[in-house]
Amino acid sequence: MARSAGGEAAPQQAAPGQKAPRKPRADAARNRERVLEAAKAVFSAGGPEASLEAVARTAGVGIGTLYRHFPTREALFEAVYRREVDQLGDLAEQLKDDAAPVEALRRWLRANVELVATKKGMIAALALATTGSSDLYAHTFDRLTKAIGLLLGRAVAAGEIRADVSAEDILRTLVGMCYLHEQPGWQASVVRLVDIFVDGLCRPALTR
Amino acid sequence: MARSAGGEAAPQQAAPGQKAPRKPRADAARNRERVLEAAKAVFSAGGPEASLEAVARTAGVGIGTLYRHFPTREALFEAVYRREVDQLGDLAEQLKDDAAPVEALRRWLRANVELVATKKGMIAALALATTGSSDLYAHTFDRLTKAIGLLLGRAVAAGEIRADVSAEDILRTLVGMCYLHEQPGWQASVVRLVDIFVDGLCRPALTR
DNA sequence: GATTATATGGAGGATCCCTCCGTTTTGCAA
DNA sequence: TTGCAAAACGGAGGGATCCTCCATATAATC
Repeated sequence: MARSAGGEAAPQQAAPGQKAPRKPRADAARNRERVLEAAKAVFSAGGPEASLEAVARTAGVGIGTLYRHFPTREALFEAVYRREVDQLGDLAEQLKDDAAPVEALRRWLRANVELVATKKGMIAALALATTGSSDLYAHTFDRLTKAIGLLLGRAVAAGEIRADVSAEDILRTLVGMCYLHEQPGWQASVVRLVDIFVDGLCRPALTR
Repeated sequence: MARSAGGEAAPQQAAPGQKAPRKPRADAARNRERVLEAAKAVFSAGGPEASLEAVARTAGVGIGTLYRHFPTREALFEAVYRREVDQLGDLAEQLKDDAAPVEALRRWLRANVELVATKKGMIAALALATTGSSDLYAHTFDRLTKAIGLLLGRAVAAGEIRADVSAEDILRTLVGMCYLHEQPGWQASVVRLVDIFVDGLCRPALTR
């Protein structure tokens, strides 16, 4: 399977027990990154059935290299998807410090909508990816829930948003809203819905 | 596999202006039906990437025949999907006369869950199909909404179900519930949710 | 039965999938 | 720096799939 070859600055763990593994090669990491970038572009444009050879070509890498890093098409999907999700997580981290609480949440939600919009072709691919691997699904759910929780908690703590909504509720709402991403004009509609939803969050719970 | 030959009685419209079009050939209709049946089976088992040549083989038909009836993979998906949706519509029609109002609705909803379960492989294919064609989506939404409306209206009229829920609400709920069809044990969970939901429908609206 | 529009099936060129292996690059030690 | 071996690279190639094209077969009509 796809070993997580440390893309980030290699932590350089010294395996205490046995052998000292050689430091991972630089070109390997570089090429892995290139393939991921190319895959994102190619799948976005051509949908999930796009040719893997086209991906390798775009990445400027031999087909063999692609297959060594990602033994199956699904593995490649999964890696691209994980990356995308992680970036959303990072964005939350960033917005937490940058913007006013409610505004931060609003922006993050909009970024999600945008992602669905730009990566039209990817979406179908992702559907396939999540169908295959359920810990990918778990990871996604976890990461996004935490991202929302981060922004939501801050806004609640600041008293700017009602307290009776969970991060899961918001995630589900978002996913549900985007589920209709086939019909024309959906994006404007969803952005509007998101805004309304955020506005609604700002009011205290109605009497019930 | 002896298919009952004449599906619908051919309407035989006489084009008034120009030429009298010849009656469509019987083998064409028969083969088309065979291919659809085979496609359902093959895609269910092998997912959306299954070989079209395998479909043709299963149908006992040449590959050329398959391509004439369905010029693209998507066209085939779409046809299979439409058929499935129409069958759900027909089921509603049937349940309307057969069972007690609430029970009829409950059964129809469960049939939906079952369809998602059995046709696991198909689901991904359908995601692709709906992504491609938006009038397919419209047709689906329309047909299913009407099916629910049929069963719902009867139950409401009989005073067995609260009146402040729309068919769209129910469809959305159902879709949302099935959206999680990746994790293990989802089906039991969704069936339970559906039952609870139907139970809930039977109570009058809570004070608000 | 003859005619003809229509449907059929499968050969075949192009493409894609994925494995295998000889060559090249990189990290490490001397 | 130089040398060496582990690790990564690239792409050839066998097999499978896609989809077109057309000679042949067949149903509908005369």
